[in-house]
Parts: sequence; C-alpha cells; structure tokens
Amino acid sequence: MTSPAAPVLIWFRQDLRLADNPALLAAAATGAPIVAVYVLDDVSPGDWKRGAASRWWLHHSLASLARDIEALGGALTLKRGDAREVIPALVRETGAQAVYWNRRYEAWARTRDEAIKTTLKQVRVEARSFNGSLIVEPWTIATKTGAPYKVFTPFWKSLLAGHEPSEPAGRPKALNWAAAPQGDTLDSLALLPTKPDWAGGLRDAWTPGEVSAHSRLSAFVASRVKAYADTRNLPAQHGTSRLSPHLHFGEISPRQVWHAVREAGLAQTDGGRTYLSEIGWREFSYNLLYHFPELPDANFQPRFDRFQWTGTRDQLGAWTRGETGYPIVDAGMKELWHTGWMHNRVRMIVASFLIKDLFVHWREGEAWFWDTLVDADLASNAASWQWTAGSGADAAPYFRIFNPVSQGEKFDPEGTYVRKWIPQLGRLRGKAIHAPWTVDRATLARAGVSLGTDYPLPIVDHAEARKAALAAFETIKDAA
DNA sequence: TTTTGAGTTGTTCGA
DNA sequence: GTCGAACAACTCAAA
Repeated sequence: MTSPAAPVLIWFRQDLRLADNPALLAAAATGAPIVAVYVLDDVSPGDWKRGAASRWWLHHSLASLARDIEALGGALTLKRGDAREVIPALVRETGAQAVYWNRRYEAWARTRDEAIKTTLKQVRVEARSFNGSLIVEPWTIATKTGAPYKVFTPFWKSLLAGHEPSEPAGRPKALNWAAAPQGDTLDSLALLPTKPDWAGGLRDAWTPGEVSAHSRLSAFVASRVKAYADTRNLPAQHGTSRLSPHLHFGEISPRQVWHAVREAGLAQTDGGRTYLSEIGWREFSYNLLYHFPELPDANFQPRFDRFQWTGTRDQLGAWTRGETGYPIVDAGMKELWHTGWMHNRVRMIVASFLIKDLFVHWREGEAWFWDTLVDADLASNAASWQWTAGSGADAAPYFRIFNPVSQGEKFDPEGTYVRKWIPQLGRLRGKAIHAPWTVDRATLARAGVSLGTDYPLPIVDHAEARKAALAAFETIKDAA
C-alpha cells in the first residue's frame, strides 16, 4: 500500500503537542495525509502502569490535543489496547505507508517499540522514530572512553560544551489530514476518577495542555527566573516553574524551555543557569534510565541490597497520609495528595524522612509518588529516590540526613506552607509550628491544638532515628 | 597506567 | 550567633 495518497500515521505518546514535534513535522514534510493516533497501552509487559493522578492529567491533555487538532481540521483517534496489535491494525485499516513517533526510553517501551518496528518492516511499512523529549539522546553523550556518565556535573558540562539544542520548530504550517479511523471515546478510556471524584484539588491547581504549558513558561521566564536561585527552595512561594507535568507529557519540549530562557537573556544569570541545570537533571535521569534500565526497580549500588529496611506498613501509612507528626513532612504529603504535586525542596525532606527516619524502602516512596504525582516520570522519579537513599549514581552521601525541624525553619521560616496544608496548627507562632511537641500545654491550648487529637505526636524521634540510620549505613559499607 | 581532584540540595559540634 | 571541620570511603572522569 504505497500509493501517493497513502497516509502517514503519527503515533502520539508522551509528546502531546503540535509545536516542535519532530515526528509530526516529518510526517507533514512528506506531504502525505496524516492520521493522528494515541494508544492507551496498559498491557505491554513490564509497563509501569500509569498512576491515578497521571491518568487524570493524561485525560485532559488528550482532550486538549484533540481540540487543537480539530481546530486544524483533523481528528485524534484514541485506542486502547496492546500497541503491538493496535498500531499494525490501524496501518492495515488506513493503508498507511509509514508510522512516525517520538522515542521513549523506558525499557518496556523500547522493547515494545522495537517489536512494532519489526512487524511494520515485515509488511514494508516505514517506521521512523525521532527525538521529541530530550535535548540529547542518551547515547550521544559519553565520557572520553565512551562510557555513559554516572556523575551529573561532568555530564552537564559535556552537554553544555557541545550539544546546545537547536532552535525549536514551530507548529507545522499546514496539515493534510486523512480520514480518521474509528476510535474509542476519551471517556471510555476511563482515565478520570469516579467514586469518589478526588480530582477537585488537581483541577484547581492545573490546566493540562500545550497552551497552558506555554503560558506557564512565559510567566515563569518573565517574572521568576531571575530570582530562581534564591526562591526555588521556598515552598510557600511560587518560585519554581511548575512545568514538570507539562514536560513529562511532552506538552512542551525542553528545547523550547531552554530557548525561552535564552531569548530572555537570562541563560547566563544565576537564576537562569540554576534553572537550566534542573532541565539538565531531567536529561541526566534519562541518561541513567537508558543505560541502566533496571534503575526503577533495583539498587544502582548493589551493596544497598544488604540494607535492613525495618520500617513497618503502619509507618508507611502514616507517611502517605501525612500523619508523621513532623509538620513540614505532613504538609508536603498533604500538598501531594490534594494537588498531585509537591515542591521539590519538600520532596527531598519527605523522601529523606521515609528512608532515613522510618527505614522504609525507597521503592515504597517511589511507588507512592508514581501513583499520586501528576508529573510522575519513571526516569526522574527513580533517579531521585535512589539519589536520596544514597543507593544511586552520584547519590547523596549517607550522612546527609535532613532534619525535618531545621529544614522547616530554614525554608518555611514563617510557617506559611505548613499553615496552608495543616490548618489546625495555624495559630502556632514562630518556630513552634515546626515542632509542636516542644510547645508547652498552655501555648498549645491557646492555639487550639491538642496533640494526639488534632495533630499527631511524632511517630519517631528524629535524633534517635538519625543515629540509627548512621549505624545502619555503617553496616553496608563495602567490606575491605 | 597511575594519579588527582571532585562529587546538588545537610547536620552537628566545638571553638 | 557564626564559622569551619568532621562525618567515609569510594568512584568517577580526565589529565
């Protein structure tokens, strides 16, 4: 089926945008009519099945992409099922001459995509993949000896030295659409929560989609990049870009982000450099995931296999519910639960607490984040949890144990963030709000707080937990 | 091949 | 209150 009118199928995945989309641009450049498809594939083996918050986002992002495509006279076909069957079936149905997509880097996705490529080639259908979500492909950056980088700083220097991204492309000027095949309705994909509908907080906090991604980026570049180096650590302030879910779903590309910062003349400022290095961490995480595909599942440093994770289900439960008795930890867990997102500084605090105060395996934290974050990303999530645990590449040193009280005092000095998410502590003043168990009864009473009733007592003693953690890490040192 | 300097995000203690 | 050192040892990456 290679008549001149045979369509090109563009398979959308985590690139839910029209601008700067290499696969879409290449499809448009062929001049052939286009069939646009998204496949909800929950059945490919090895898949980390998308979590609930992420599904909510996906629903709205797909709705947004479908609207944008319709505005250009086309239609987005939705399908659910095993992509290894769905894509070839769509090719047969539409008589497509080619399938184009942007790459993904998870082990299961790579295996699946390779299989699809093979299937398509057997029936003489062209299959082409593109880089739509990274500044550099993970196989392009290597040390002098050709090995993948395992340390962030040299990785990032190497990228900056020779791999600055080219100018992002715009939307394709004109798209020639083929008749869209029959698909499933968005509602039938059942991506939204029903009973109960817990997504109210997500709706208040976010607007998925390409247009919204760009307004967030513009607002961030216009007003907050300059001070980013100083304000990014303050969870009560809106100092970060909050682009993570948009980047995860490919509603915006890192190349577009990079150029927006550069166009504004901020790339060489403290704020700009610091911010772009966060994009660098995203790249680095993908680099790690690509070269070490087991990163989400296994300790990067095998000696951590000996670590005794003695935390209990109850402790994990208290952490997930935000009932640890440490206000900055609990505030973060509440923010996550209600908005599907948590400020990065607080992510580090809660992660350190789960691992080093509660001795719960980092994979439990990874799994909870996977289910509850709208920006849940296999590469970033895995790399970050292993970093905190100390089990990862270029990981935090074992003695870096966050003190939840001093972190609260340092980064939420007015207690504004805690007050927002734990209103029952709202009338405590000064440092008291970060350590209510240290406050005398009279003061607590005046603030209307009854510890153990309105708000839990600490479930562990941090000072003791810290000592225990240091001792535990001692036991997994490599034998001399 | 060997050597050398470095390595996101912290805390505590003692001067 | 502020400051520097100690907290380990190891691995990485380049010279």
